[in-house]
Amino acid sequence: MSDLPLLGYALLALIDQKPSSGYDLRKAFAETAMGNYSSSPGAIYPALERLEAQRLVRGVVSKSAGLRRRRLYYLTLRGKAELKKWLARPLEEIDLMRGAGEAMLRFAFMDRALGATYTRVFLRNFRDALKAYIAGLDSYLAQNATRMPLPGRLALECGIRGYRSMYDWTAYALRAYRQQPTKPHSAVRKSKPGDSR
Amino acid sequence: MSDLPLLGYALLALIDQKPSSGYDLRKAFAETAMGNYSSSPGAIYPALERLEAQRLVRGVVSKSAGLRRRRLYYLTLRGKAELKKWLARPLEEIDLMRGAGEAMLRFAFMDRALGATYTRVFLRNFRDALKAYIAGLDSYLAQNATRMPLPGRLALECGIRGYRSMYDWTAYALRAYRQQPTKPHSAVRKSKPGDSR
DNA sequence: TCCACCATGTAACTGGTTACATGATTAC
DNA sequence: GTAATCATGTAACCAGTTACATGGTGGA
Repeated sequence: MSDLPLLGYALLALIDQKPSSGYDLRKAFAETAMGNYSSSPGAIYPALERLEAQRLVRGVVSKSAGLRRRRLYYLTLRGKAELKKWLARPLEEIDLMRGAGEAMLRFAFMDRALGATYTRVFLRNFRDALKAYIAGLDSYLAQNATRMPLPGRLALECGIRGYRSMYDWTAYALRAYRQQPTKPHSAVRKSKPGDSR
Repeated sequence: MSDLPLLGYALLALIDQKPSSGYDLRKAFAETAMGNYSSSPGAIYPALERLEAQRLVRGVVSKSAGLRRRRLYYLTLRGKAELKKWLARPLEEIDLMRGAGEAMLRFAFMDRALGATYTRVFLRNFRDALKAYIAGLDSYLAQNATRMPLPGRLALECGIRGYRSMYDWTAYALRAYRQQPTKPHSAVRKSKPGDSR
């Protein structure tokens, strides 16, 4: 069973936090600062169907409280496993090459599913990968700066600065995680049908 | 005639710099630090066909120099106009919401097609848009920080830091553009058949 | 001769976009 | 009653991905 599209993992992660309907998930994308994702019904509902076809989630209609019928999705054990597998993946250089969106998404949901200790390890790996990647970009720049046109050089420098700011952020995030006591991680909590909303 | 996909504009901009074959363009994406774009033949060749169908580029086979036949693409007047229209578009907040990739792409090719003076204006607009956008993110963070889970808050802060580094970069880029004398801009130069490679 | 690279293309699949359709419930 | 919002879905379209196919050319 191969990779899911990013949206699929984002959905798994959100459903892991709380069993949700398609509408809930759309709101989550539209309202929170997770702006990156689609939130259009034409993306969410088919994606949920695909996840269900792969038995990563299961949707059950809930007619509670006089509302219109909503189909609440729950993670299956397979789904939980798939989510963890994704979160626990080693961080490759390629995860940085087109921006660190996927890495950040993983970070955002990692604590809950894998615990603070693992998250700290991830942050350190992230920091090291960024350091290496920045070094590569720097040497590319040093070798080509003179023969590059000014706007191209500046655009590259903008990218490098962006990665540098992310590198600084990893240190900041690690500090925040050190201050925060390592509480027993919540991955133990199983979401069962019944704790609706 | 509506928007092209980003890849289309990237191709127009590269072809504007130098008439190129599909292979040249693939190399440009694969080798230079423009890593963001596809470079796969299944993306480039169909995209070129679409551009040609819209009469934005014209491909002519060139059998020069004993090499295998290559189809060199040139910008048409329509293509030149479309490129400029895209480059000259006002910068909206939405151009920042999912990362500034398109804005940076425009910047990278703007000088050549619209001149240094316009590029300076663009950079100032970019700076101001970033400032406003960062202010919005900051106030969102201030209002929600306490009720956000730690990883979510940190992820948002990472994003804010990234935009801030871009803001700093605009100042840096403007300085670079001020030092550089405003030479008569190269948009005058027309690429004609004959300066092949 | 054979390999590496130049160069172009095609086909099947995938998933996301926009736009539309539908209907239930709540608040005024 | 009617407007806003909750809630789910569908269809047509579009472009990008992977994988494959093909053949020319130059150098070992």
